[in-house]
Amino acid sequence: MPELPEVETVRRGLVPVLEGARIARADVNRPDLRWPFPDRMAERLTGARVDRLRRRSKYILADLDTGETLLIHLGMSGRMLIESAAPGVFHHAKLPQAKHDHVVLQTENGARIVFNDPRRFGAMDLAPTDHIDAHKLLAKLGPEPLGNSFDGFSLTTALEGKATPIKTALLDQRIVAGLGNIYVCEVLHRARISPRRKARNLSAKRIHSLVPIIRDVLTDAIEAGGSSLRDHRQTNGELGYFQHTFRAYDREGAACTSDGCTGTIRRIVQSGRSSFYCPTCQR
DNA sequence: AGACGTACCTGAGTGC
DNA sequence: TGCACTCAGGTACGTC
Repeated sequence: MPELPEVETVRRGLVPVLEGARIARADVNRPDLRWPFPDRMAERLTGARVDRLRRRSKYILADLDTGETLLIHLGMSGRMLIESAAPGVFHHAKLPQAKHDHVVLQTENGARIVFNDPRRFGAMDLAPTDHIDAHKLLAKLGPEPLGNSFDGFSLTTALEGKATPIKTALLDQRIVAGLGNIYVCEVLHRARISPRRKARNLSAKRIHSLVPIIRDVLTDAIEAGGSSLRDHRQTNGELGYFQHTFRAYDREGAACTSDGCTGTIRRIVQSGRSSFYCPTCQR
């Protein structure tokens, strides 16, 4: 489920306990998530210090002092939870979620960071920091929506001639990296653009208008700690609360809240994903 | 090259 | 209660 705001929320939660900390112990409880873990992952993590925690699109990147970067993707249901270690004090019964605790990192200063992912669409990999941008999973990503290289001109170029619906285009991580189903629905609603409209048929003016809306939606969502529908939790286990601000996503049958609009939110399916929109004000 | 469907996996919710 | 079914925030990959 995590899109850019949820991943950024997780990253910010991890920074205080992980950045600058040394990994004293790594428990890898299964051989794979979506793909096999890299060879000897636990050994390569043990003793490493995390110099910096970055985010690229929906990936968290932990630069290690070993010259490698730990790449983390949360997939649909991944969580990173921080527990304070209480070694030898009290070993209580496993919490229900513990069933899917696949990787556990313990820092020298006594924090436990648990990667839990029931659906196992998540991923972890280790690769040289120097060439991390060339990593297979990162190489084709488009611009960061909150970064400087993302603007109306670059988006116009990226959408040029595209026969695909704008909904599908904005989900394409090569066009802009980090949006997912929720935030594309929210962006298009705020922009009053129909998700069904072909990308190539949008005027330059409307494409330019998308840029600040994308930034606003993502920024608002990050401030709210992301959206918690089912799985997303912040690193302290708390819910995000941006879902209370949804104007379109998951609001089928509800009244449209756009100024002066009396329409009703509809749900359609595009490339196999639900799109929520108001046919009255989104054209 | 680009568009589309399929696959990966578990769990929550719904209707019978 | 139980069972069958649908749906879910992502994305790589095969096929056309």
